[in-house]
Amino acid sequence: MVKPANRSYSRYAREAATLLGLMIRNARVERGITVSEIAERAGVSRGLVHRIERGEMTSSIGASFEVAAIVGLHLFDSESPTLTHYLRMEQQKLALLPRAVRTSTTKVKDDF
Amino acid sequence: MVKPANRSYSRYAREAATLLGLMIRNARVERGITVSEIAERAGVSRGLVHRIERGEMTSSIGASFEVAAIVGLHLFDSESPTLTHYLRMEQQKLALLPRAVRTSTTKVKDDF
DNA sequence: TATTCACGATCTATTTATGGAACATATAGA
DNA sequence: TCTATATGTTCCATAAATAGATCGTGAATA
Repeated sequence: MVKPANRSYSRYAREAATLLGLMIRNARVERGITVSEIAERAGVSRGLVHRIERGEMTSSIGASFEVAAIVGLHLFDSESPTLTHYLRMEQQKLALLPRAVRTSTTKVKDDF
Repeated sequence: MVKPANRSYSRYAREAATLLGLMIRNARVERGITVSEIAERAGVSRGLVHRIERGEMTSSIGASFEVAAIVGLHLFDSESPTLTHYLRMEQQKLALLPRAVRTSTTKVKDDF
């Protein structure tokens, strides 16, 4: 039996979703695009676009980022040299590290 | 009857999810935290954390942002003065605008 | 080598998100 | 006012995400 969930989220996570939704809505309104048009282009329902703009935690990353792209919001864009560079760096860093960093694992405590 | 989905995503959306996952994984490894520990703290399963780090499009915004917060990743943080300011600005801008901007709606074409 | 631990992947039952329809409200213009 | 359009909301069937278990692999240490 699967636990009935009833999730709770940190303030950060909620704020991040709220802000992403606001940015999307703002970009959409500024461009004069309707929710329906966004939904059609993204291949999702009007209700889902609405929930994404409200910053609800249940919408999928895929739908949210797709909608963000359609309204012209480029948070992690490949057009951004900084982020593209960062992406390469991230991949390299992970490639260099062993899959599990055993030594540090036991040392780290709840210091964040 | 609901359409069987079979979604496709834009390159931007896929890259954004991939980068977010990489950033999460990198932050986690740097801090020497295990996937299991992240999962426990976020209240999600180990498999879901794994999928989030892989940048799969199906994971929820809530779970992804929660995991990001736990590994210390602050993309849209309230600690970030810029983003906090932006958040306020977004809310004000939307408050000023009417719910639907009829005039511009009909003018805008697929010019982006 | 044997052991331990973390990661990665797959499968199934169940929870959950989503689509689609319906209805209400608001805005702008005829 | 009447009409048309956009947004916001609710409900329900179902498609999809998730939890949990299981198994395998690799890496580090004894």
